[in-house]
Amino acid sequence: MAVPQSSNSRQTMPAQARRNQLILATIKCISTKGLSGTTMADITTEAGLSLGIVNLHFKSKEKLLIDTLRYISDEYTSGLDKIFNDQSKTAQEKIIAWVSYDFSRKITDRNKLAVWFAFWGETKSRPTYLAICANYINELAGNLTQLFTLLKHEGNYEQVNPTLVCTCYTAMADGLWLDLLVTPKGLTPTQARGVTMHYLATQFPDHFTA
Amino acid sequence: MAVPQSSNSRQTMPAQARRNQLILATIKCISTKGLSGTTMADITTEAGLSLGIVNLHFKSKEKLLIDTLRYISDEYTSGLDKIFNDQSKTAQEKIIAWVSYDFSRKITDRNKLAVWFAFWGETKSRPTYLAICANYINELAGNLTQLFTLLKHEGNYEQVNPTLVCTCYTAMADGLWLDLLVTPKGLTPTQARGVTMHYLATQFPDHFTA
DNA sequence: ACAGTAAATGAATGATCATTCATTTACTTG
DNA sequence: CAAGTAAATGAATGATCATTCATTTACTGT
Repeated sequence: MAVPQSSNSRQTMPAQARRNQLILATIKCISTKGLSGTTMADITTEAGLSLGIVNLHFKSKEKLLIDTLRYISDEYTSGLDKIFNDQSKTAQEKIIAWVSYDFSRKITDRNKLAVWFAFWGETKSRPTYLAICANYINELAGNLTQLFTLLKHEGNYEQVNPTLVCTCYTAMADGLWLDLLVTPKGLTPTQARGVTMHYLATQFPDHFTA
Repeated sequence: MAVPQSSNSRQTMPAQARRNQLILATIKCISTKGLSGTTMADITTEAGLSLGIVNLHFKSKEKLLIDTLRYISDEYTSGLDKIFNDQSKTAQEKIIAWVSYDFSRKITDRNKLAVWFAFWGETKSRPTYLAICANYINELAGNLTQLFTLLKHEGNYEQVNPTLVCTCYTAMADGLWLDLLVTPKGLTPTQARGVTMHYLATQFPDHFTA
């Protein structure tokens, strides 16, 4: 990791910065070695630090993993919250910004996608992982449904079911992220974004184009 | 696992039957303990057999895991191939059968879904896992696209893009499966099927209803 | 019924890995 | 600058786990 190296052989940093550094190293390791293949030695080597550092800043490996999930989860949620609460945007603009965000470089980074799906794959056996995401999942679904409801009334789309559209969009995004992760030679993020816009255009033809 | 217990304390079975028994035990273990949490002892205990049995029938744990992925992958593919090659069905009927199959009990079994996503989560770091699925993924996408193309011409749906519809449907199915796995209290399989039918109805309104 | 073969067992082995903690190094404050 | 505190190190420890293989048990054919 790119840490400014001082002339001293041993570095000292405020605890919070070290924690972030270790979380970033963990993301990289999970991406390249898998969740089950990532060892403490891998993480600390990736971070350029000593073996004992993880138990100093996190109490255990498990806690580091949980904080890593929380990190990418918070990052994702806060980006969408910013869009949702932006007073200067119309509902239509917010939806477009939401979709663009979902398929932006920051979110479709394969290292982060690998972390997401590594944790989803363990969710059934580790309820803790799900608990971290459960709240934000419901909040985001509520917000997106609200935007679709607004657009429905603005555009007199009598037949549109906002809850259904939200479910459908969310599932599609999840599936497209999986696709971006496992077959990077297939769709590009921009094309994936196009797929979802194609769907939204079927629901709100006066507001979106495929 | 429910194995008919003979009066003898020690059982003997043809190799192929034992292999299947061990694969089923592996599916159960991955579902309840996660991929990283599943040990040889877990698997053999679940199967009611001794510790050494895995290395007798598979050469290693890794080979057992790979054969487990191949097992559920083959099971899924063969079901869809049967539908696709059924001469008695029209394109419309095949698509309906395809969707029904995707959200049938057999496929939405949470134990199997857990195995799917456990492996997807490790795909980036273990190319072997992807290699097992790569062939069938392309074949199925080709078949489904073909069905959409047939329906497009049958129904004079000038504006429909079959490749896009296939991508969109596939992503949606993946996302809905993830949903069925992680939030079983949310959508039911039947509701998930309804979501995809809603989408197909936007593309082929004369053939499908939401 | 006996010999020969295939299947199954599980204690022992050795490798891997998370965690600990005594020691060292760097920063801070008065 | 000296004493005290916080951060960092990495060798040692002990637990976990996949794999091995000598032994036991069951099946098959003659």
